[in-house]
Amino acid sequence: MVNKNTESSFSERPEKKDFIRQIIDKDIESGKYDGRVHTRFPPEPNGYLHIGHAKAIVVDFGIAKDYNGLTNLRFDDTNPTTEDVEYVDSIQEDIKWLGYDWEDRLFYASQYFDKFYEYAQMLIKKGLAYVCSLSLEEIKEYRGTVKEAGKPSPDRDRPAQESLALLEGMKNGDFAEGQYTLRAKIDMAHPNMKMRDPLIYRIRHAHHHQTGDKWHIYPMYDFAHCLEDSIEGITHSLCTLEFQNNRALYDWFLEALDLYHPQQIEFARLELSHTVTSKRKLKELVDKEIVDGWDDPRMPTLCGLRRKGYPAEAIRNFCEDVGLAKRNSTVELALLEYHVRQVLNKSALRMMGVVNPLKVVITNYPEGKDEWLEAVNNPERPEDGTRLVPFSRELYIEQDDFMEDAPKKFFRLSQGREVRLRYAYFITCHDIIKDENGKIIEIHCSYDPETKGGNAPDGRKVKATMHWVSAQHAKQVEVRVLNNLFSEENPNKKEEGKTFIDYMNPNSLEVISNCFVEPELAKAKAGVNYQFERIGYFILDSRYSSPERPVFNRTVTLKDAWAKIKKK
RNA sequence: UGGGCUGUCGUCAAGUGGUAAGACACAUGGUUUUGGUCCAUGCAUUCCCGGGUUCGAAUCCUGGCAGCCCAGCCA
Repeated sequence: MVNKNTESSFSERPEKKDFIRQIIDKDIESGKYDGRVHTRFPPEPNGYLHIGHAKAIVVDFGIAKDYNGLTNLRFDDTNPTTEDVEYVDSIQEDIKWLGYDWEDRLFYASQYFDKFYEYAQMLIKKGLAYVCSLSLEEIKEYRGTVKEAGKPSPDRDRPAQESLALLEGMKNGDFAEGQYTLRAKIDMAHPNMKMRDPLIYRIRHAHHHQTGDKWHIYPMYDFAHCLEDSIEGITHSLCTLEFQNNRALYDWFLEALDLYHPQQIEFARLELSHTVTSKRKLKELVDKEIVDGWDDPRMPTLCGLRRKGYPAEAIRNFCEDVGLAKRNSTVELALLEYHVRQVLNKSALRMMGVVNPLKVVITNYPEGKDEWLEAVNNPERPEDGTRLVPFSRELYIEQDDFMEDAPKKFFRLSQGREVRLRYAYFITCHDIIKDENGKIIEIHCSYDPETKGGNAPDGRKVKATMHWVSAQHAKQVEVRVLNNLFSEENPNKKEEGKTFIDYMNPNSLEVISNCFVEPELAKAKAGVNYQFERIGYFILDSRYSSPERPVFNRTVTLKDAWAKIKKK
């Protein structure tokens, strides 16, 4: 749990422990694994990490850290046809960014291929594995169904010597892909489908990103994974729920080979509302150029969220807050956004920027004059100090901050009404200038010189304080307003004739090019979050922004009470 | 003719036989030079449903129901 109040973290209220930590507590008490805790994060390098992986990373690294244990990063690279070094690089970058360190424990499943081969030979010698000549279709047919027992392969009783020789041939590339497989001899009538003589090796004449062309056979997940864990001395092998059926196999291989036996524990994967995390769907968005890459700021990938301006700390806090259980669940995006705002509220510098400008002329302010007024950089952190913002006769305010026929609950600027321009003056609107179509193009106001800095000496109050920028001093920038990629809460839901693409939000990206920001923001630094006061948090886009032409991504809005009132 | 897992507030989630934590969301008030933050208050007489055991059940037993996963030479 994340403590809202940092003071209270000193109190010794007992932390609620999730079921995995409860298991580990018992293991430590009983002396299992000599009190060690050693986990691993084992991604297959076949795609970019996303918010769902973030939970696994926080669980794997976080739990080990809680027990002064260790965590390995291990690439589970047993299928060369889907993998690429592009991914092994991006995965490392994303884990580091998230704030975790595997130190010198970076491993590859492929570095154990020789050992795996020896273990396979041992299995054959023990009569627990055989080379099978059934085709893909036949294997499927022989496996039976969920309700009917399978039948044994005709090769099931192939003599060990023969299997050994055939396996050697497979390894040497003597056979075509699909011609033979190595299978574990378990039980073709087993109620758990995973146990019906599962494959151990398949032939793949493929180039591997780590081992090159050395191998013509590659091990299957179920055979490899338990061995990887065992070799590395993992104590608790944490994975997601869909591997529950695989645990029997995990245990079977380790028992059959009489090896050190880590404990596999499954937990529910993280699903987020209004987004998709399936690799296939994410890839489709990239391939169809619906987004501009894996790091498009609307994507739930870690690189996308980073580009959008989500702080790593917020993602970590979110994952911890979501909790750990065995129940399939979908967390609302609102919780993630809450944590983003929570972190950014404390850290982001406040600035003034007008996204949808409306020109204001202060008719009683001298032409050609300007004043530099002091503004607070972050009220949550006084040590961030103050800066100067220029004020002059012509300004921009937000279009939403002016309304001609304002309802009662609208507190902002309207004809005859007085408001405060933050850190500047009280102004009152007198005239509205419209074009021939009746569109408001400019408003005329007067200011009260006595209210400099924003305080009225006579103590009179205003109902609104608004942000603004001086027209002649402002920097024109582009703002990319990022909204949910999907308008549907659950884009994975299945409806007649619809795919997840049909649930996309047509307005997930709005590019606004004529925005104006205060001079200080013209110096905005890459990778730094800023709050545009009263609007939201923004960050320079790492792809499209340049010093001449800054481009800001909207990370998240501020909560907006007026928007709610307006809806009613 | 199956096996594994799971059902507690809109969404997550504690609870492990002693009388339903917490967070987000939502609502209402207070503070405020951000309709932000912050603060306060409210928000499950009831835990998928039925039966049973017990002084006492979300927790134990029993019978249902619902959802997710498994029939890749993917992980």
